[in-house]
Amino acid sequence: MDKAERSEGKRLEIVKRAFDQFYDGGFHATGVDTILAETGISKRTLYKYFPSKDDLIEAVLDYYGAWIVGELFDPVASLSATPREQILAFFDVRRARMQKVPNRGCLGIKASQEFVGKHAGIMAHGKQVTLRVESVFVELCERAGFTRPAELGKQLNLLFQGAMLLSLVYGDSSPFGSAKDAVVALLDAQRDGASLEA
Amino acid sequence: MDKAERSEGKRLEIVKRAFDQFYDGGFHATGVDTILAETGISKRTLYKYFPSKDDLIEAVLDYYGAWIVGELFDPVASLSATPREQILAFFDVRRARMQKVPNRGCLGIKASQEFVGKHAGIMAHGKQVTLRVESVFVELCERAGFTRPAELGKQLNLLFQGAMLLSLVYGDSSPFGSAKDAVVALLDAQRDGASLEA
DNA sequence: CCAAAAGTAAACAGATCTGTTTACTCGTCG
DNA sequence: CGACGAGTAAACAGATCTGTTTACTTTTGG
Repeated sequence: MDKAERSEGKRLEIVKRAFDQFYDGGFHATGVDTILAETGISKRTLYKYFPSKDDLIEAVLDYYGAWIVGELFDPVASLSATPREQILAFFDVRRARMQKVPNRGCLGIKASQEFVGKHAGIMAHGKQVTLRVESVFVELCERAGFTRPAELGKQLNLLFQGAMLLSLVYGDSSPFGSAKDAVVALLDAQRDGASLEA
Repeated sequence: MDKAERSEGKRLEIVKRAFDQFYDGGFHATGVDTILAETGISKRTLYKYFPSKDDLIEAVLDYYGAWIVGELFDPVASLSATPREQILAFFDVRRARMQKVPNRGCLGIKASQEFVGKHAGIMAHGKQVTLRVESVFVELCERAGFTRPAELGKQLNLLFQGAMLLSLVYGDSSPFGSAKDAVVALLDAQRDGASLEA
């Protein structure tokens, strides 16, 4: 392990731990002392890699954005089913997951909610997280051969993010059921459009 | 104005001001000093009516929940159009509104995001806000005579809340356009169901 | 083996937060 | 008039927050 790797290892360790704490506790409510507690990492090291807590938050959002795409879509990508079945399976998998581990929503949206009108940099990084996820929905719709994949992908993202939030608010996974029913109707509507054009 | 009225007037004044500040700045990021600044209200009075900041937050959520229903649905209820047109107009009105004033999302969802896993009382009040809005969507679908109004109403709420959040994240009203397109498809699908039953 | 780099631990500064207390003002009602 | 209820203003207590500094330890490369 050379120097650069070691340093980056420490930096990554901080980001991962900060992610856990921010995700569970929120950004404003989680202090840097809480992040470092029981880790053996000193505050000085944190402020060496990140000039301020806001910089750390932006790094955590970048880390989360890169991680969440695989976390969301790998389980259905390896499903070897038709694209339509993969999209429907996506909502089932999400629903099942949130019944096992408590749902805290999307960290990008959480950040945007907490910093809207107050910190443009963090807003930009939060936006990137959501755009990444949206773009994968659109790609999935393209590969599935739907007419107007950009619009359909955005609508799937809308239903997914809405279901995430409402299931958090309700403390119950049923919004994913409503979302899936809506997705079925939307996919059927697009298929009708395709057959009309064919 | 008798004694009780005057007191309740003061209480309401605090709640209204707190709503403005919380809505714009978030719950954790807004201190009670900020709420009282430039109002001439003293901290002692605030803590007379509300034993703690958390109690104030719950009162603000109740106030918001009662207010937001009219704010959202009165503009379309007075439209004297078919229920289908009213539902579509709802999304147009919301889009137009957020182009005028900066969108901060739903306060109930904001509260749930900030206090999930940490304060059950606030979570319950936040949930009530969202349930109120959802129930009006369902009522609207019932009056419109759709088959399965409960499911459709929940889906409309899902699309609305998703569009609110994403338009906040993106800083742009286009998610309301995607949501409206999805709503058109969903309403058409339900109408097909209705005509099949007729 | 030794010097530089990297890290821990802990005190510290200064700001800010919730909530309490003290002292004063003012309008109302008997 | 006089007492009381409601309110303002401001100091205060104690906790917590971000960020800095000082002193010491560990690791690593030549």
